[in-house]
Amino acid sequence: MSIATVSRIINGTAKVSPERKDAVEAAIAKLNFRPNAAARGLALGKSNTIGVITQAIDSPFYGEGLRGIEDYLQQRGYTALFMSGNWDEQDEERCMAELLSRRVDGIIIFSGRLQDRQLASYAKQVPLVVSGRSLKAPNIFSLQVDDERGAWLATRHLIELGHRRIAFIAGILDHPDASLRFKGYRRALADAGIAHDPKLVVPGDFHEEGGVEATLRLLKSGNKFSALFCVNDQTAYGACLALHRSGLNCPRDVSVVGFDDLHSSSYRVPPLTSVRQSIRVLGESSGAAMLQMLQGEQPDISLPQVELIVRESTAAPAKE
Amino acid sequence: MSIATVSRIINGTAKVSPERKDAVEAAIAKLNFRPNAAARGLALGKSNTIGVITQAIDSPFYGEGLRGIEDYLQQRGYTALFMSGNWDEQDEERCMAELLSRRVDGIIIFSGRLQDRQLASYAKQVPLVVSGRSLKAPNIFSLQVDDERGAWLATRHLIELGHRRIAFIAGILDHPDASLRFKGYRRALADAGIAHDPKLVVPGDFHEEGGVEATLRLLKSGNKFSALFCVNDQTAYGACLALHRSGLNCPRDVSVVGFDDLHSSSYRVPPLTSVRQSIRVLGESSGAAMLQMLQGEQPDISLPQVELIVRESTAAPAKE
DNA sequence: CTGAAAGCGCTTACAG
DNA sequence: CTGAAAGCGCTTACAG
Repeated sequence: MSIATVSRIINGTAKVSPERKDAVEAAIAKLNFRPNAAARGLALGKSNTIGVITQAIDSPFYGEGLRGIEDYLQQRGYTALFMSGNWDEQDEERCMAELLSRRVDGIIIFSGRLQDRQLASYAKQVPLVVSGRSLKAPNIFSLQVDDERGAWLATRHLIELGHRRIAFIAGILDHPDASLRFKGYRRALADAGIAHDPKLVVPGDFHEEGGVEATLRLLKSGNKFSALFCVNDQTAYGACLALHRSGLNCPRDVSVVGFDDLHSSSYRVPPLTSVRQSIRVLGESSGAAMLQMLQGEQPDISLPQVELIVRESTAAPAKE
Repeated sequence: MSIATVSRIINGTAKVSPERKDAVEAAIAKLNFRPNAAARGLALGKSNTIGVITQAIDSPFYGEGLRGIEDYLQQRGYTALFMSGNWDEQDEERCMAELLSRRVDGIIIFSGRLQDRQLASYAKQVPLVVSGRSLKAPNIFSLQVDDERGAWLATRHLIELGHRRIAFIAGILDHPDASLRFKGYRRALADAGIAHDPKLVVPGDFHEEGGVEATLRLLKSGNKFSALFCVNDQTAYGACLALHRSGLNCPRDVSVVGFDDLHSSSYRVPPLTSVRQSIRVLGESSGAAMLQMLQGEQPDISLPQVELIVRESTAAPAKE
């Protein structure tokens, strides 16, 4: 019996007599044989692997997205190869190089620092799905969460509660998510006829530590505020801690709202009001879009709307 | 010029005349050529890839460990291939099969449900590093955090603060980490001459939700307690929320200590007292042990001691 | 239904 | 220093 026949049996790629089939299957089980995926990939010209560049494999934010990608792809015969870009252009290029050399069938990129120009160039070699930016280019599909609307919802919620002095802790300056959220914040203020006070906007770093420092700075500045909209949940965690350290209570003294609705946000004390953008769905959608591209189709995926999840970190301002 | 020469130039595997070298490098740059890793792996019989089975790619606990592995391996020319086992034996077997078919050079397994017997059998095909259990078998190296000592430290801390009625929220029953931590808890009580009250021990699920429910059950049972030792930080988060919902304050009414010292624990309100076992180091150590095994050496890696990080969720019991 | 052969893209003795 | 050849483990026309 030839190896060609064995190949055909394993892949069910041709009719084979039952006896042979049984014999081969018995041998496979006995010898614990597993086809070599690399050899298979070589012969077929495809690896059944999708590279995924996330900024940190242990990011609480992107984590659920990775899970979404993994589940989606795995059920369809693909496996995901995850790499951390570390918010660093060089590192991301290293990841791309590695992924390309492994001949992944496509690459999904969560955010990151690669220039649009560079992405467009990589897209000549492999289909790309990018999230966190809107980029139109051949062989690239981009999926963008509606950051501006989310920020608008969050800020409007605070306004409806009666807040007028609403501070904003931003992310890193040149980060697209951060600027869109900032925009939504200002638009909500404008819509309510509230003047935007630049003194109430301070930079953060998307992490807890930045939230702590920004809040302390805000408190020390003497500029009054009764509510705090944070660019993301991690920043909000830091803000809450800073308030606590300063003897202030959330939400009695200051209301806080975050963005992302991390899983752990509903278990904070108090549970955090936040804007939910299902990052798991983002992951699944990225996977779906990629498989569509691999099929030669134009992806027709869109993300669910962001929504505000009101919990206990926001309340009407104290009467003064 | 032959492809053999190109191969030698790329790998620096033989002396080549400078002109040729320059010419080839120019061509590589021009054509954006990248050697096909699959073909290379086929020819060499090694993939330079280490499979990693974690239970959930988005686990806040194991996340830092994945990062540790990734960094360690990447700096040494290896890449990590992550897969989620989902705390499910079938899924883990699926991961193993996939990894073996990709001919990874070794596999690192964080915890999981695979039987020791099965691991020993897989180890005949590929070197294994396992964490979260102590297993002695050929071609397997296991790395075990000192759960019992950590639990002992946590419980003793509570005792030293003056607590006598200390409840324990356990994890899933048959989970080894959980039983070792339970053991450490009882030993600390015994060492202090405090009788162990089984009514103060309730099961959880290693997640926030389990912590909420367990705490509520404990509260409703009417069995008094002034402190709560939780099998892990996520459980402690849930416990804190349940206390809050019940109108109780941590640490004034009930002290809470966790285990793992997740990054976000230091940003809780109040910051959580917890047992630190650097999971990042666990990751790096796993990578190091694996590379040693690949070199044919017997790994000589050991983990740093666990330590108690005292923060603000623990205090002396209220005078009654 | 099945086998021999060529090819996927690389590496490495083996000869020059 | 360099090329031709064989081989890594698979798949798939091409012939039977």
